[in-house]
Amino acid sequence: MTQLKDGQLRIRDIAEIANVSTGTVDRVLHNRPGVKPETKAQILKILENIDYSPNLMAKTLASKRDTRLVILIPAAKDINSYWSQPLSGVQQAIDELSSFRTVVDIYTFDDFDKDSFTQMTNRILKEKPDGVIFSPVFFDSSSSFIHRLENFEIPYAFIDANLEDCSNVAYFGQDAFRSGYTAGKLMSFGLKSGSILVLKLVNNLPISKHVSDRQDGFCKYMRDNNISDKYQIHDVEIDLKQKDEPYKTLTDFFDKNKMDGIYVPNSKTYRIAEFIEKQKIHKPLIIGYDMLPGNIKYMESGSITFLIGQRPEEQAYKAIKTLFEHIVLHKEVKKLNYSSIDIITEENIEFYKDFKNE
Amino acid sequence: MTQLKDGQLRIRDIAEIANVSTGTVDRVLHNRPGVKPETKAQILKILENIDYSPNLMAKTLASKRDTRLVILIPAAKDINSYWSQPLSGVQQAIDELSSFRTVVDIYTFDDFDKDSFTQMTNRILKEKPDGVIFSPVFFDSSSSFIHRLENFEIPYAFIDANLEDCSNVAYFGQDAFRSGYTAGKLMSFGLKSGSILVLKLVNNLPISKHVSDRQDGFCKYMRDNNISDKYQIHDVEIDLKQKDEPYKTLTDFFDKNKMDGIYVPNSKTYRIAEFIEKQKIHKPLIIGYDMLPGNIKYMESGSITFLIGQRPEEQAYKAIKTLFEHIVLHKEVKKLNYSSIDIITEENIEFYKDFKNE
DNA sequence: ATTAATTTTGTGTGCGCACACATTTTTTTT
DNA sequence: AAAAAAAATGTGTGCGCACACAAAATTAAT
Repeated sequence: MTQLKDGQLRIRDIAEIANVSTGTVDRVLHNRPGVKPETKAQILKILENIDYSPNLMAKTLASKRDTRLVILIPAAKDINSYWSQPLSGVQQAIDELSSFRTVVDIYTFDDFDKDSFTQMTNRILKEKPDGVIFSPVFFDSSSSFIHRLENFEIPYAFIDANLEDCSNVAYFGQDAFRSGYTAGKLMSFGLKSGSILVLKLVNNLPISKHVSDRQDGFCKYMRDNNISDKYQIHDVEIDLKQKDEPYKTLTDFFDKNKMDGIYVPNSKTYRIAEFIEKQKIHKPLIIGYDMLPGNIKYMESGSITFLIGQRPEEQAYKAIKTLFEHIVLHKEVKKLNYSSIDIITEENIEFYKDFKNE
Repeated sequence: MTQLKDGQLRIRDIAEIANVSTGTVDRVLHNRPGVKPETKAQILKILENIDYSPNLMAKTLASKRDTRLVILIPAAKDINSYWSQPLSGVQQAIDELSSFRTVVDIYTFDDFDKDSFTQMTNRILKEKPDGVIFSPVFFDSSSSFIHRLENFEIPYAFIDANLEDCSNVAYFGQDAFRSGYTAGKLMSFGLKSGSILVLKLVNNLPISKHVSDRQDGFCKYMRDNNISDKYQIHDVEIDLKQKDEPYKTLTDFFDKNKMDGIYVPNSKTYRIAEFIEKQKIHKPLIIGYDMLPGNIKYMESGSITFLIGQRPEEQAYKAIKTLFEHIVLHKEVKKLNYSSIDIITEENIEFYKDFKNE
């Protein structure tokens, strides 16, 4: 009838201290109306001093309402799509949170189609979820979405891409510039001089900020270390949606040039590796991004030397878990969460594959 | 009064199906005595078909008994001790599991003193915990410990080092051989030929299996890639406990030899980096292990080029969580859990520091 | 056959909280 | 001043489970 043995106070204990009933304490805790201001103030004061935290088990068990989270990400079009990667992390979060009366709905959009994004944001807002995680790839639509979320007081977190000066609960993703910087290090470490191709293979123009930040980081490394003059850097951009690409441009380019290194600042790296393997040309050092099946294949066959990884599953998993902790547990959460910049080679790659099965 | 909306069956539902009371189902579920064999068989059959999983919240809330886990690891003697690293992961696990009426006690021993290990295992067995995590560094004492744990039917998990053919619930740690193999790749990638020193700086002899496995992996890479003839590999072993070491041996060695690369197959890497920075000699490429403060310092000052990381916090965290899941949630868990072989450089190191604060 | 001992089964309470509902107190209206 | 309305506070129930205890059914002993 008194306190718990471990010193953890219950609502009943607070009520006793304040000389009120548990119902009144409950009202204050949940900011429900119908409490005399003085009483409320008194209870709040007690609450401050004792640092009450509700019993998560009892809370979940007694609660009738589900917490509904939404994650909005680009659709994974095929196995070699970057966005197929976070899904296992989402699933893991779903499994873990199901015990806590929390459901996670996955909404997808076409990342080449701004309208599909906007449409989905409208559908999500109609659902009035308790929290939203999304990748703000389209600046304008995202801004509008954010404003409406804030009007409804729906907390949100970013994944993959970040927007500055927002009231997002958290961001999970990589520092694109630094990942490029690291790639620069790796390139120069293995290749003391020569010609380098920065190859942007993209599905939609213009080049996304991610990709250009990576390139900037890559070049900055060379400048910071005063080795820019050791390399001839070529810059090629290919829209994979165009007919006969990337073969047309690549054939053309490699007819005229011999490359010692190639840096592909996105996950389409396997496309150039495939091309190089087919040619009877000097094999350049290739550095790219992400552990897609295609990239893994060409890493294992030796064409790709380094892949920069960023644990997309972990990003999604942590984003969901963190938003949950913020909303349900009222925990303080860290806003800026940079993923590690994993350097993956043929030799250590198998130890990065496991994350997906956890 | 009927089923739950989400199709999840409760004890009461099972009782209804079996035409018995909840008490009887409870006895079967917990394998408590006092149930007529036929009744038990019938309920077990139903249980098989419906795949019952108890409501974790209600279970925890109603349970009176705490689950007690123990983790036994070497004491962290100073800030540059490897074993100070997992502690934050242990703490995180403690925090998370406290909601589930699960406590984790940390027991430490002196990893140069087998007796201190044995003593602790005795103390732990007296406590009769529900599960134990430990690092089986001393083979004989560990074997005996395992036998006694199995007699008491106490499940256990390994961390850092693994023992084959054991009934451990799980193992969390790195593949030492492959980490050395990866180090070999990095060394040869940046250093196409020259003289390499494999430097074992240890506090106690003989050299641990970990360290020799790493060295084996390192050399194997050179052989596998037919580049052994490009390098003159020197092998030096220094006991740091001896007077004037490592300076004496190192001074002696570097008076006679000039090294292009140094591979230190353990976390004492900062000791050689410190030595090298003080000398006015040619700066070799240094590859070592673990993100200890000392190593970070010399990485940031440019003396150490690569550190192989293994996320010790994550290892400890996951080991505890997994043992909990096995014991309390009766989940199937993966037995062999290799950590990633993280390649850390000056450029990406900051993104590996965060794990400790999570 | 009756009672006692034993096995087997059933029932009730509480874990801490959310939330619906009941009661009391205060304020407003007539 | 009494009645009605509103505000403030209190009480009770159930979430699903563990576990102590009560009751019934069976078996053993007299």
